[in-house]
Amino acid sequence: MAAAGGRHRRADVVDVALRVLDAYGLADLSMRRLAAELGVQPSALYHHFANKQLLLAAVADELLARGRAARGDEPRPDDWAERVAAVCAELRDSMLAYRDGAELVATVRAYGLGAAVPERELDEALRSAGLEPETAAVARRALLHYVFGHVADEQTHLQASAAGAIEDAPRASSDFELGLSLVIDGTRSRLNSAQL
Amino acid sequence: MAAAGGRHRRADVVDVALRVLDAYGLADLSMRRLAAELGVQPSALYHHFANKQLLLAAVADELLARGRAARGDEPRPDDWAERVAAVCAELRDSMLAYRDGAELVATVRAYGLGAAVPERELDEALRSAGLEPETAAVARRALLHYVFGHVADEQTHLQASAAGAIEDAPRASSDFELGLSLVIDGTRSRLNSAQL
DNA sequence: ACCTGAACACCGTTCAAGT
DNA sequence: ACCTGAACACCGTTCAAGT
Repeated sequence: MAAAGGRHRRADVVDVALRVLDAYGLADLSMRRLAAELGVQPSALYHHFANKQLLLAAVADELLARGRAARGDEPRPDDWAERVAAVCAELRDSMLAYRDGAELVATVRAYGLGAAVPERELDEALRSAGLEPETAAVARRALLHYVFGHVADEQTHLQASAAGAIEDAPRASSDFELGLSLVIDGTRSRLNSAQL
Repeated sequence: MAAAGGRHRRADVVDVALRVLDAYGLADLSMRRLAAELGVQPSALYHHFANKQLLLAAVADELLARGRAARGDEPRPDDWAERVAAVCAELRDSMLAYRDGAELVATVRAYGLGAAVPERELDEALRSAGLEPETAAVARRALLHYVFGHVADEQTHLQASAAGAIEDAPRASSDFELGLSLVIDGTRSRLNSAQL
């Protein structure tokens, strides 16, 4: 699988990086380890990416693209609130599909280097509800902070219980929807008071 | 200030760690740099803390304790929603007082090693509103994800504009309250539907 | 109780050079 | 276009030993 000694293209590097991420976690996704897994010297990676941050941005974008592809061609709901919930659920599923996915995407987004697609989709849904651009931006940020924080917590607990320890209350998947509906309901109340 | 060559107590180490954090950021708060700043060998730190995670937990707890002390003896509001807002505002102010404060506290909380005080205060306020324990827990997590995410973003942008670059829209402090009120309003709606 | 000195097994990145 | 080899300036942690 390591294809020791071959030459690679950007897409190969990203693909192997996602496998290393899923197998060993973000902390062990080092340039040196990734190079070893590719059968190549660490310095070879700098032919494909100027630095590690840009590599991680490409990995995060690929992770999100795969999550989007996994959804298939199901269209987004018409209702803005359902559309917001669907975008957040797809983002969560995408990140849950790879170990430390939430930490990766949140880090990349903090750098401002990628992972911009869910942002745009949320903005569209919130504006379609009739929110002012500034209010939509506030709601969008609150939603994303919630999703990243919640899924990062989920993955931390997944790792902790996978590494043995105590199986402390598996935390149902409905927990995600409950917290999300809090933020959506708060956003809806903002909408009503502006329209009446 | 480095008191080169002296012997130290836990509290000295934590104090200098907070100064290193504020001056150079979390990424540069290494055991080796901290030791150098204390005028001591890196291995000496392991007399005071078993590992870096536990050191960071102590630093985060001290940061929060100082934020609480800065508030003085102003009592919490009686109204639950105002109390929630006050706890979140104090948490934000505490973290904003040190560079990368939000990243530090969020990391420590993810390890489950400290920073538990704001959690308890939020839980108390939400239960006093009449929420079921499970609903209170969902709201508490949503609130904390929002606060950590928002303040981490604020500090990222503070660093970016401090390091020069463009002064892209200073992002008013009221932005924090706006997003927070979204989550609080969502929580309140949950309360009404349960009580009527 | 608090620290030194030396070591182990790592990092990200640069750069001249090779094919 | 893609990679090697060697180096630079770092990491966290352990451990025997010193005072």
